[in-house]
Formats: sequence, C-alpha cells, structure tokens
Amino acid sequence: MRRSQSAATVQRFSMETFQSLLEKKLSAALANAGLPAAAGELTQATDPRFGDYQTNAALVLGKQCSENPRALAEKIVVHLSVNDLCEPPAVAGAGFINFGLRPAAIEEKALEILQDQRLGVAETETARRIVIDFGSPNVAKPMHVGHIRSTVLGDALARIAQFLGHEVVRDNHIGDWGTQFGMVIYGWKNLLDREALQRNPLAEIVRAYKETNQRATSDPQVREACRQELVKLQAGDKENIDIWNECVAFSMQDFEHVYKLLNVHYDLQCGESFYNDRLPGVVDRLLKSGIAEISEGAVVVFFRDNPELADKPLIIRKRDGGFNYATTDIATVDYRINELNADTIWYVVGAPQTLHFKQILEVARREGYTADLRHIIFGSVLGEDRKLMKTRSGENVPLRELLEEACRRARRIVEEKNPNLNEEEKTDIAEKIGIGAVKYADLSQYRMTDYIFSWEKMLALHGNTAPYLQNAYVRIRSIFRKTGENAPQIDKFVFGDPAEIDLAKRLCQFAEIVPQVLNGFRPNILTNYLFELANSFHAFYEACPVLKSEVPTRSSRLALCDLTARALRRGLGLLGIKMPEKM
RNA sequence: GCGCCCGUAGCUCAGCCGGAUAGAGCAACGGAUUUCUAAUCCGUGGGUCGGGUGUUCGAGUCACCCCGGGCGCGCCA
Repeated sequence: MRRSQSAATVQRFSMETFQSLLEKKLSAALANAGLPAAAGELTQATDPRFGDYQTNAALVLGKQCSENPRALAEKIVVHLSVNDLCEPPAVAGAGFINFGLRPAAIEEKALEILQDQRLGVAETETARRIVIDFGSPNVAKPMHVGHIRSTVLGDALARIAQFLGHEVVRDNHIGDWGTQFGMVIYGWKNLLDREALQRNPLAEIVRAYKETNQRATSDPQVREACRQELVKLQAGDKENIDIWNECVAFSMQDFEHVYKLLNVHYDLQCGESFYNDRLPGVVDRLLKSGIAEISEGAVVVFFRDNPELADKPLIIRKRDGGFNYATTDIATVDYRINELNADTIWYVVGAPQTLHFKQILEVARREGYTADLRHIIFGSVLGEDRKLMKTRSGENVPLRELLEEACRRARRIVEEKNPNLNEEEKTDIAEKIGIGAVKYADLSQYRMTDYIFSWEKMLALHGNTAPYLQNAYVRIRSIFRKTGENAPQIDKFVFGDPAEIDLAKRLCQFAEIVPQVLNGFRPNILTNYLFELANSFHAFYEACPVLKSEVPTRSSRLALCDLTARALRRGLGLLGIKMPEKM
C-alpha cells in the first residue's frame, strides 16, 4: 500500500520526477499493447551502462503469461512514446527495457527544480497524523549513547514525514515512573550530598541511586526500605512526590541541554507518569472484553492462537496489584489514538524490545484499533571492541560528554585546516561538524545492524561522512563569496561537459529519493544519495571551472552550484544536520 | 528449550517488494594541484555474498536445515 504512494502523490503537482513520468508512459504503452497495466517496476538504472532508468515489466509479464520476455519487451517498446524525455528505449539482457535521458530533458527538468523551493519533492496526497515516539530517556539517569539512535533516527523521520506533508506529533515518552524510584528516593533521603547536588544535580542523584542499588543488593533491609518508599510514592505521599518532582525537573534540564546540542525538539513530553491514572481502567477494560484474564493472581494477556507469542504472556497487573510498563504502553496507545487522533504511531525503540512491542501491537489489534502501529527497530551502538559501548570503567557513556567530545575533535580539525577563522566562527563550525558527524554516522548505516562508533571514521573528510558533504557545500559557498554575486536568474541551463549532465541528473533524483526513506524507514537511502551527489559535485568542480568560464556557461554553472548547495543543505537538514558556511 | 536480528573485499559498510558482470569508503599502490577551499579528483589490485539443500527463466535477496555472533523470553523498564 505504502509503496505505491510516491507514484500517486506526484500527480497533483505540475512537476513530476522522471521516474513518475516514465512510469505513466510505461503504463500507457502496456495498455496500448493490450497488456496488464501493473506489471513490474520502473527504477533508476542499476548501472550507468543501462542508461538512466530501467524496467523489468517484460520479465514479470513474461512470467505471468509464459511468453518470451524479450519479445514482449520489443512489443512494449513499439508502444512507448518517450521521445520528449529519452533516446529510443533499448531492449537488453533477459528482457529489460532501458531508458536514457536526453540532455535537453535534463536541462529542462533541472530548471524546473531550480525554480522550486521543494526541489521537486511532492507533498503526499494521503497525509497521515503520525505520533512518533522516540528518545525516551529515563529520569534520574543521564542520557547515554544508548539514546542516541532513537533520538537521531526519530528526529530525522519526523523531519522527513513533515516535509512530505504529514502531520507529525513528536512525543517523548520519558521513563519517569517505575520501581527504580524506590531506590532514587531512598538515596535522596539517606545518601544525598547537598553540596554536590548544587554543583551537578543529576550526577549526584545518580550517585546516590547507584549507592542505594549496591546496598540494596546486599542488605535486605535497605531493599525493603526502598520498596516502602515506592509504595508511598505510588500512594501519593507528599514528601516523596516532591522529591520525585525535583528529580524529574533536574533530569529534564539535562535532557534539554542535550536536545539543544542535537537540535531536537518535541511537541509533547508525556512520560510514563502521565498515564498513571488511566492504568486501572485499561486493566478493567481488557478483563471485561476477555482479552486479559487472571492467572496466578496477576492479570495477564495470553496469545494462544499466535504461534510466535503462544508461550509469551503479557502481564498487565502484577500479583501485588502494581502495574508495569506494558500497562502504560497500552494506555499510551489509547491516548494517542483517541485523544491525539493519531492514525499512525511509530515507535523508534531498540531491537531488544521487539517482543514487547509485538505484544503491545497485538493487544491493540485485539482491541479493534486499526491505526498503523509500527515498531521501528534499530541495532546497538558498539565500541571499537565490538561490545556495547561503555567507558573504560564499564559505565554508560553520557551522551552530553560524547557530543561535547565530538565538538572538541571537530574544532581541532577546523583549527588545523583553517586557522584564520575567528573564535566565534570556530565554535559554531565545530559544533555543526561535530554534531553532524555523530548524527550522520548513525543515520548512514542501515538501522537494523549494530554499528561501531569510531571518531576517526565519522569525522573523516573522505568517504560517506557528514564533513565530506559539508565540505562540498562550503566549496560552493566559497564560490559565491568570491564573486559576491547571488545565484543567477537563468532561463536555460547549458550543459556541455559530461560532469554537468551527471550532476544535473543527480539533482533530478532528489525528489525520487526523499519519499523512499519512509518506505522502510531508512534514512541511509538519503545519506547514500547525498554522498553520491557530493561525489558528482566534486567531479564537476574538478572538470568545470565556474567563475572563469564564458557567459552562458558561467551562469548555468553558477546556477548548478546553487542548486547543488540547496539540495545538500535540504538533504542534510532533513536528517537534522546543519551546514556551516565555511570550514 | 523457544523466538527475533545479524553474517557481503584485510577493516567499516551499501545492496528496498528476487532481476543484467555484487558496489562504496578506509587501508595498499600509481597519478593529478603555482586552486573557484588538495578539506579534492582520476586510476589499479582485492569476493565460492558463513555453509548446504531447495523454489525458478533468474537467488546476496525467498523457503528449509546447519554453523557462528548478538539480543529477548510471567510479575524490571
């Protein structure tokens, strides 16, 4: 369903991608040839030798009607009228049809994109209301590397969905409730160092919590005391609620600092505690509807008819009457669908919680919800030793420190490469490069695989990195600084050099790539594209002098530079990465 | 025990619903610059896609089995 969206959505606009135009022409040709319309696909060519676009329609049809694919392809080609866009299509291989764009068509399309703020990217016709659940740090714990993927990936998906015309609600499902608060409060009451709290509140809360945790493991009395504190908190004891509130506030300060560095914002921060008073209702309802039942004193949902979940029950009320995070998550589904009017919810949460979300989504289905709920899974961040990334002492790496380290390292490089910049510029550039590098390294990898965190690789100026893309942009800005001119108004591109054509073709693909990202939630498709775009630009930059060229060529090249800069900037912007003007 | 994810060049990774001779970057080697930022570009070498069986015109991609790694599985979140 979702897949066909990109083709459909483009129609509303006067500007269409080559892919969309050719798809239509192919459909028409199939119809005229008396063949089924929806056959195969038309994609960017897998190899430049095969031209710019290709279709395997004849292969698919050949299979369906058991006819010779090559003969079918010849038949289709006869009915294709694509002369306005392409050289005559060629049948090749087992029955592929290859399309090579005519330079004139590329010049025209590039001009259309040049004049479009959206670089040719169509808005969706089927706008959804999407709640994106991402980030979700825990109160009384500093954000650490474990939160980076969810935060960066969720933010990028939100930006892209929004750009494509969806209504997006970014919701931070903060872990601000749960059994750990028994220990947090015990630590606060018994082990807190007030001076240290003033100096660095969160660090001190964490220290007291950890010490409590240690004592509790060896001392049953401490354990019991913590349990009592938790009971009091849950019963609404004023003192404990006050302490809890303070811990939440201190933690939020830490989160906000990180979000500012990351340039991430939320529309909503409904933490777990937000749902507390809804939990009894959830359990009652599920019991009443027969979805849940009582088992060994707890309220449990069984999935007996689902082979995968048959032996994995879901507890929604513990024997002691307490609720757990499954209950909260079900209440959250209710809230998002019924009160936020979401028709789509994306959970950007790590792979270890796969089973949990299968259960939650299944409960929602049994409750009759038809909203599109998806767990967007991602792998872990590993250190260079291939194990979960930790500090030398085995602790989680605080995200704040990691980001500050990124900026420090970026600054060192900036100072080495461009010592003439003033302090303010250096700081600004280092932040854009450092944070950008961290984000890009994460987004450029297929989200499902674990990824190995490497400063050297993410900050490298070669290869598929943020600094490489930023550098391409900066080189363009440098050209415009040098001339003092703005991007020229042109009414025609003139391409003479193959590098110009290649770059222009890449720019035409921007609008084809961006919508694909949401089809599988793969920002790495966009990073790959941007990397190739930067490659094409650098090749163009080597081959084609801009400022020294003669008049129609000069303004055409300037415009091409400007368009490239806009695509790079927009592309990285969709990933939440900023562009420096110099570096 | 059951389930999920991963295994592609020396290293780090792309490769969407099966499609043409599996691609990048790093590293190695060889070239290019008195520059619009060399912060770059061009080229060379490098692969039984963990192993096997099967499905079909066609398998890195799908199915089944095995090996290796990671993660998860009633009262934590």
